[in-house]
Amino acid sequence: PMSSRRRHLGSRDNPEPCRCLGVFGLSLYTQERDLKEVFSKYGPIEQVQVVYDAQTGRSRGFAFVYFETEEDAEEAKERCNGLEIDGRKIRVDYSITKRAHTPTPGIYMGKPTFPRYGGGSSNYRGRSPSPYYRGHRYSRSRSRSYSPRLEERNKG
DNA sequence: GTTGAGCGTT
Repeated sequence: PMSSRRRHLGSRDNPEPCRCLGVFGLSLYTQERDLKEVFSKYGPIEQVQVVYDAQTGRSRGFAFVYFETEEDAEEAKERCNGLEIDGRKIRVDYSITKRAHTPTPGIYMGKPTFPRYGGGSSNYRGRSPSPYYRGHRYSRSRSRSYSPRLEERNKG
């Protein structure tokens, strides 16, 4: 007789409350520091982990935010869920996964979530798959997407 | 400066 409402949490439909939040639907240009500025408004954050693609080096469109307290994570989840960053509607929930998997040797065993260059397009044959592979200019200070001063720049 | 469903392997 199970009269309690205890659900077997663990699925992504019913994530159990934890200090780790999963942020999905991110823009490819939203970086950790952007998320930290947003989420840190609701509590101290341990770490922000944006998941990057091991092949292209770009963001996979989701990240994980570690709060120090579970209550802050809950508030941030409610607050930031549906928030728009870089023109993208983000979705925030408790992370169903704990952390990154074991640092297995070899290559990325996950599924590619983004079309790669040189796969079917003959236009990119011989070209670099990503700026990481060449000495392309890759500024770290590209965080000009989420900045309040941008809004002031647009107004005239 | 690419859509986009999506839970992570630095």
